[in-house]
Amino acid sequence: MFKADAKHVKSEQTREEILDSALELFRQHGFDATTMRDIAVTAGVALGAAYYYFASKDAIVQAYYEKVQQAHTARLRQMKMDGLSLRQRLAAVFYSKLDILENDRKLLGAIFRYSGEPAHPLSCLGPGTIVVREQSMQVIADAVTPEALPADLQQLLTLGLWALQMGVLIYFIYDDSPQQQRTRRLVDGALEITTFLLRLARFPLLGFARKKVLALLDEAGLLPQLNHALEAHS
Amino acid sequence: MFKADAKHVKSEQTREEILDSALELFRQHGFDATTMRDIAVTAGVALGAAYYYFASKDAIVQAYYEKVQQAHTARLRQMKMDGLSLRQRLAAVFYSKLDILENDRKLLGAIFRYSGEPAHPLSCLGPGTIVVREQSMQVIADAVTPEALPADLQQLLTLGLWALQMGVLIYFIYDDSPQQQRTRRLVDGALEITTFLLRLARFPLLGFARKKVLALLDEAGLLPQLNHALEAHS
DNA sequence: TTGATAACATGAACATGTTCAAGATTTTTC
DNA sequence: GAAAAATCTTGAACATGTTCATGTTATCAA
Repeated sequence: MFKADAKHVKSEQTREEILDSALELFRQHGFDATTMRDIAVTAGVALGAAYYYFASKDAIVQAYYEKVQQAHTARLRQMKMDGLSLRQRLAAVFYSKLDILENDRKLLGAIFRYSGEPAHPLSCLGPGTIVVREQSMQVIADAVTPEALPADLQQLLTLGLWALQMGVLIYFIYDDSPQQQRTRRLVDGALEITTFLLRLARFPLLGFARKKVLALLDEAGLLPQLNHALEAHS
Repeated sequence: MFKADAKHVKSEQTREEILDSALELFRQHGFDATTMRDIAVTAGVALGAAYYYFASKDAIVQAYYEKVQQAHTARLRQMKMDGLSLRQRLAAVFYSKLDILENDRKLLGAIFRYSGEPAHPLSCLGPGTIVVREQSMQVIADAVTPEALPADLQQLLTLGLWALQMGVLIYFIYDDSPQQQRTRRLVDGALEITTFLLRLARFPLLGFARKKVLALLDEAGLLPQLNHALEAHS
């Protein structure tokens, strides 16, 4: 029992060693300039070992992003959101994600590399990455829930914000302003507009439009099972 | 003069030969399963020649996409749009693009491969692909222009529709319904909602919101020089 | 303890995208 | 028409992601 754990721990340590070495090298010399051999040497293992723990070079970046998502979830959990407005809560969500990713913008490119290849296990929109995607949505849903919106609006808003976050990340990667201030301002503006539109959308008069949008997304299969996720989480 | 042209033509023919061979092989065996050596052999040239005409394997797909965009532009130019509503014109734009790409959905993945790498010459959002991107926007702008919208709305709508088209293409890649009927329905629904929102946006009451959105996009540097493009075209 | 099984580790070998020095061909210059 | 320059062509060599047959070590049943 203990030995099994010890072994498990050692294995996990090796994996971490490889992951850390890889990230260090990626940050130092860039993703492309870092070879799997470099990573293996730095981690003190054989080339094959790297492939025992990670299916591919890209999978290392994916593992990094999963850690990022864990950190994001953790950071928001320990934040006191009481008394904050929806917009403030969402700003916290977006800003903290940017904070975590601040020094690794170049690594993010690998995350989107297979977005146009449904069958690839690392496609950021495919089934292979569903866990981290749902976790990412959950963070947003948690910030939206206190607003006690009608269920349909809540679903719509969460999905829209998740999409917005994806767009913001892309913008973030391309943003060469100092400290990526432009991305921050984009977030501010986008959230202002979002909350403004939300006020509009709550008008009963627009209930018809809401239904239309929701029906469209539903038919397109773009509505995730938010309810399930919410239940599983609470 | 003639000789120069003849030479130019021959060179162009070799390029076409390589491109056609590559596409044939891509369609037959898939992008990954096709090697540059296969392409060279099929085209009847040496491996190096393929690299003389195309900077990389991905660049071949980019060249294909440029041809697609040319075809899209041409197809719409020869369509009679008189008497059609904005929504009908936009439907023509979206549908014809899907028609052209119908049998090459798998190839499209390569187009998005570098979307997260600003420095890569094939980044679909980067400076290296600005020509095809502006051409793509121009097609949309041409469908919007007859509506004689206020300049700000026109800019906003064109940019939004271009983004929508990008999203539709992604959805298209993932759509495994027969003949990608779901994507067509998504286009229908999205255009219905777009025109509905457009009617809303024309309300003077919402001029303030429009200005907000436009200011945000402008500050983010996301507003292309549509005016220039329009002038250059007419 | 021992044999069997699973988990982990190794590095040579492979596949393939890409580069490049060298050569062939065509065009231009005089 | 000959030399020079530009254009095109070649395939060997390279770099590197990935695979895999072969170990090695740990776990566990008997």
